[in-house]
Parts: sequence; structure tokens; C-alpha cells
Amino acid sequence: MSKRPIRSIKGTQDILPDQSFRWQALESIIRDTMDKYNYHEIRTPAFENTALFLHSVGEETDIVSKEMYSWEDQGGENLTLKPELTAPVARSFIQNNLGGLNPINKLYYIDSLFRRERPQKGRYRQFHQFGIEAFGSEFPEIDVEVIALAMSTFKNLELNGLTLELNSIGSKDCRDNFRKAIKEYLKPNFDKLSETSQTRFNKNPLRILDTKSPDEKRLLKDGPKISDYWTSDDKNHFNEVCELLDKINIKFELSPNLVRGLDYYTRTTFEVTSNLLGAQNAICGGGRYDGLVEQLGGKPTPGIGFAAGMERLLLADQRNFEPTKSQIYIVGLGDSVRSLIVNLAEELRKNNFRTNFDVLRRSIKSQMRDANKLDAQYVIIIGEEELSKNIATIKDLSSGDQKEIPFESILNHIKSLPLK
RNA sequence: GUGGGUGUAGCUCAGCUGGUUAGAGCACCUGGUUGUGGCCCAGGAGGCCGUGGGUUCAAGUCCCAUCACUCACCCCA
Repeated sequence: MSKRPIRSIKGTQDILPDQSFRWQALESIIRDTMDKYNYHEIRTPAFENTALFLHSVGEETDIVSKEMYSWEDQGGENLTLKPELTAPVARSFIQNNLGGLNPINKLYYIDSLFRRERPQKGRYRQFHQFGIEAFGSEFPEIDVEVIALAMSTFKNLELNGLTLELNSIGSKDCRDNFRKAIKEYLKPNFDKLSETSQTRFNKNPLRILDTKSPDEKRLLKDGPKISDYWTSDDKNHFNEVCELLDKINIKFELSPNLVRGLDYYTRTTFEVTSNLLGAQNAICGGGRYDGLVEQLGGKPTPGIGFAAGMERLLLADQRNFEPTKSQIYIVGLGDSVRSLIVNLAEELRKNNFRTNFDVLRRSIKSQMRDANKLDAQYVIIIGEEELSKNIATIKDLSSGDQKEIPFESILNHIKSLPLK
């Protein structure tokens, strides 16, 4: 017998009834919005082959190199709890030949992710994201639809203080040329670069743009810009995205150094931040990944999507939620009425009244207090007296008025009440 | 992985420079009404003062270690 009770794992949390109704409200807004844009839900397994993430997210990203929950199972397979969802959805898209069934596939998910990071405000080891992936179109209209869907969801959540940042990191050719250029430019100063930037120099030079070091920022200021390496198609694509966003009144800021962390992104990248959070202020990140499906062994298929952190959305959500209250509370007194009360409660519930009764065999005073605490609107009292006269006493808790109702017409009487 | 902050009742916290049986508010239970809630009043239950060690006549209080939580760095949703 151990003395210490077992605790939940660091960075995981229980969502208790005092919060779960907020999650339900959030999920229902997400699903309603997805419906309007005609996106359909996809659910993928909690774990995948580790190789899926190595080959898509990128071996040199932080997610893959130090944050994945990976293990070898009893059959010798290398498995990983999913740390992000674009790769699993792309895997499913290929495996189920969704591209062959429809030229365009618009998918959404609400799911748990796992990353072994040090927890802090807005960051947990098991966390939740909702997001979408749209496969099949390379045109700016879908970029804009994806961004509009994200912003529309946040608007429906009545979030304030949001900023949308936008950039294009170009197509594959552009990235290849830019990669060469920035390496060329930084080479003479390689020794002055930070350790992480030196690693990135070799493995993923684009990410050096992400640097926080003031020295390196100054150095990069006069260096090559991604936009200088856009192909004319890249440039037209990005301009059209910007114009369409203007047209539908979505405000954005251009952010030339916004390089999404994962390897598979191409062209459009965007991020939404909130000024109501702490250091972890990104509530949504996304972008285009035109090479991903092919890279994972599928037919060449353009794609774009985003993921939004639900814990962070709830932190930024200032609305006051009211959990659902009870409507009817049945107070029972004495052994002889118990079966009657169970029966009546069931009948009321079948008629869609939110009904409660005491299951602790408590005194009338306790039951009344309980009814009050649960914010019940009406109390039905049935004791020996009522039983002998075949009536029930019905009390309006807000006014305190009460009246006697013949037993057989209780349901009709309840139906006639102004219940909220 | 690195750094800061915090651990006292279910919750929020008080406990002065070490000094008797460790406190408050809220929440909970019972009663004030032999069958009537809220407000009020009276009472009650509930604490290895995170854990281990040390200093001391004496530790919730000082020192060390450790664990947990939390914020931040890194990175990300």
C-alpha cells in the first residue's frame, strides 16, 4: 500500500465540470463555423509510426528532436503520440485516397496533442487543437478561405486583441535559392552566430530568420530577403491573397520574418496572436504545404491549413458562461414516497425537464437548501400528507408561492410553468 | 534542459524579529422551524503547516536537500 496518492502527469490537466461546459461551448462554436464553410471532421489515431513525423515535420525541428513522446512497442515498432496533426491528416488523406474521390477535400479536427515541453501558461504536455486541412487547390481563394475560417471562429468567440500576421516563404525553388543565398551571406560571420543558429545554418537555414538575438537581427537586416527570391508565381499568389483579404475586410500585418517552425511549409504562412496571454501568445498558426503529400508518398497535391490552441483560446476568452441549471427539484419526505419520486423524476425527464431529487435521504431543510443551491426554479414536495390526499405541493422558489396540485395533473401543471 | 516565485483547512489566504492547545473568510454539516430554501443567528467537522534532514531548551517561522505547482528562457498552438 503506497501512502501517496497517484497524481496526474506533469503538464496534463483534468477538465472538471466547472470548466468542461466552457470546452463544450467552444467546441460547439467551432463545429458551427466549420459547418458554414462546409468542412468535415476527420479523426485520426492517437499515435502513429514515428517515421511519419521524421519525414514531414523535420528531424531538426524542436518538436521532433526533443519533444516527442516516442517508444518502441512490444512488437518492435517505433511509435509516437501525435505532436501535431497536419502529418497524420495528410497520411490519412493518402492512405484513404481521398484525393481520388474528390478534387478538393476540406477537413477539420478537434483533438489532443502531446509534446514533452516544460509546462507554462498556455502550454501543456497534453493539449488540444482544432484546425483544418484543405487539400487539392493551389489557388489563393483557398488560402483566404482558410484564414477567413480561422478569423471567423475567433470572431464568433468574441475574442479581442488579436493580430493576424502574414508572410510567404515561397515555393520550393524560391526556398532553395534563398537557402543558398543566406548561407553565402552568413558564412563569413559563422563564428559569431549563436549555437542554435549555427546548427540551423547547416540543417535548416531558413529558421535563422526566427532568431531573437539583437546582434543577429542586425546582421540579417542587410542580408537577403525571402521576398527577393520569390518566383513571379510566388509573388502573384501572395499579392492575390493580400488583395482578397482586403476585399473581405480581414486586417493583417506583413511579417517578412514569419517562418513557421515546421519543414513542410511553402508559400503562405500566417499566425494569429492575442495580447491577452502571457509569453505563449500564439493562438493559431498555419500555412501552405504544397509538397507534403508527395513527400509522404502520395500524388502531388497542394494543401493548406492551420491549427489553433484551445487552451489558449479559453485563456483569451473573456465571456461569462452560465452552466446549465436545474429546473425542477423534487423534495421527498418519508419511506413511503421514495418509489413515487423516482418515478416522477423519470417522467419529468422524459418530458425534457431538467430534474433533480435528493439521493442522500436528507431532511426537508437540507433538500430545500440543495434545491436552492442548484438554482432550481420549482420544487415539488411530496410527503406523507400529500400522499394521503393524492396531491403534490409545488413551490416557486423565486417568489416563494406554493400551491397544491392533484397528483395526476403534475406533469400538465409543470408544462404550463414559465421555465427557463 | 536553465533560471525566478510559491507550498499552512476543500478554496483564497493570515500567522510580527523562533515561544504554549495553528487562525480568518468562503464552502461543507447540524440546529434555531416535530414538513419549507435564500438572509440572519448558534454550534460542528475538517490541518503529518509539501516531504526529509539539520540548528535550537523550543521550528509553520531559521539553514540544507528534495518534490510539487507556477512564471519565464528555448520553442511552439
